[in-house]
Amino acid sequence: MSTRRALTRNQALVLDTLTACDEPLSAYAILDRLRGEGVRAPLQVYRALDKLVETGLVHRLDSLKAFVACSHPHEHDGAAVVAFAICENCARVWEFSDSKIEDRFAAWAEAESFLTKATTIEISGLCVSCRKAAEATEGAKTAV
Amino acid sequence: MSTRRALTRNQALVLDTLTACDEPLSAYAILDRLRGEGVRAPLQVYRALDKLVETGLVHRLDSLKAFVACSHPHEHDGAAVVAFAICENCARVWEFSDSKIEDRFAAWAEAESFLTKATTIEISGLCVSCRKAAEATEGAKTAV
DNA sequence: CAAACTCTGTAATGATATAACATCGGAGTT
DNA sequence: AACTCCGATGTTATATCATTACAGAGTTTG
Ligand SMILES: [Zn+2]
Ligand SMILES: [Zn+2]
Ligand SMILES: [Zn+2]
Ligand SMILES: [Zn+2]
Repeated sequence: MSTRRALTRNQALVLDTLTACDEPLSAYAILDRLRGEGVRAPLQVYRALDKLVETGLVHRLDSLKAFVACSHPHEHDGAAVVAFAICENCARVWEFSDSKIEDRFAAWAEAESFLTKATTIEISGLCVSCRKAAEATEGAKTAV
Repeated sequence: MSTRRALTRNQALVLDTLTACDEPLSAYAILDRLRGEGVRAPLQVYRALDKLVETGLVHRLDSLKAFVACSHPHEHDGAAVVAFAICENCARVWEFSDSKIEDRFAAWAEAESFLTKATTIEISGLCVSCRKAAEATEGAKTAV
C-alpha cells in the first residue's frame, strides 16, 4: 500500500507556499516566493507542481493559469468531479462537488459512448462579500 | 437593434480558418495559416479572436489553449452554459448543454450568494471512434 | 560495486499573450 | 470639402507561461 509518498523538499516548499496563500498563484509567482529558499529555476517549481497535481494536493485552474492548494484533500481521492468557483475580484476559490452534476455528465458520456478521463469546471464571478461591496458602490452611485 | 455587426476582414479570415478546421487551433496556428492572406502578427489574430469570442462565434478551450468555431451559433446566445467534450486522441470537440446541470450550478450559486458571470466546462477523454480503435488495439495485444 | 531509478540543478528555448504607438478609414458634422 | 470622432489596423517589442535537453547526486536493489 502506501501510495502516500512523503513529499520531497521542493514539493513541500511549493505546497506550503500555496497553502499559506489564500489565492491561486502562478508558477512564476511561487518561484519568486521561494528564491530565498534556494529555488532558482521555473522547472523546479513546475516539477513539484506536476507531482502535487498528480496526487491531488494541488489543482491547476486553467482559466487563471494558476495553481491552488486543495481545500479538502483526501476527500476527493481520484474519482470525484470538482467544480471551482473563482471570485474575479478577490481571487479566492471555492471548491465543491455535486453528485447530481456528475450523474448528468456520466449520462451524456454514456449516450455518446465518450470515455471520460477528466472533467474541468470553473465558474468565475463575484463572491458574496465582493458582490455586496460592488452593490453598495453601485447603490451610492445611482442614489446620488 | 442589430447588435449583429458584420465581421471585419481579419475576423472573417480567422473565423473561416476555424470553421474549415475540424479541430481546435491555437492563435499561432491560425496565424500560420493566414500568412498568405497578409496576416503577419499575433496581435492581429488575437484581436479578431477577442471579438469572435465576445460575440459567441468562437470558443476558447482553456484546457487546450486553443480556439474552436462554435458548432451551433445563434443557439446559445449569451446565457446558456455550454460543456465541451474533447477527444484527446483526434482533438475533435462536442459541444452540448444540459439545463439540469445549469440548475444545479445555479442552486449552488444561490446558496452561496455567488454571482456567476461565466462557467467553463471541459471534459477530456476519448470519443467513440477513438475509443473503439484503442480497444481493438488493446484486445489484439492481450489476445496474442 | 554496478545497474536502475528518482529527484535535482542549470541553461536554453518554445509557446502563448499583451503593451505601446503610429496610422488608416469610414461616419457624422459643419 | 474639411473637420472630428472612433474603431480597426499594422508593427515592434516585451511579458508571461511552460518544456526540452543534458548532466549530476542520491537511493535502492541485485
Ligand atoms: Zn481539491
Ligand atoms: Zn471576492
Ligand atoms: Zn457554441
Ligand atoms: Zn477521437
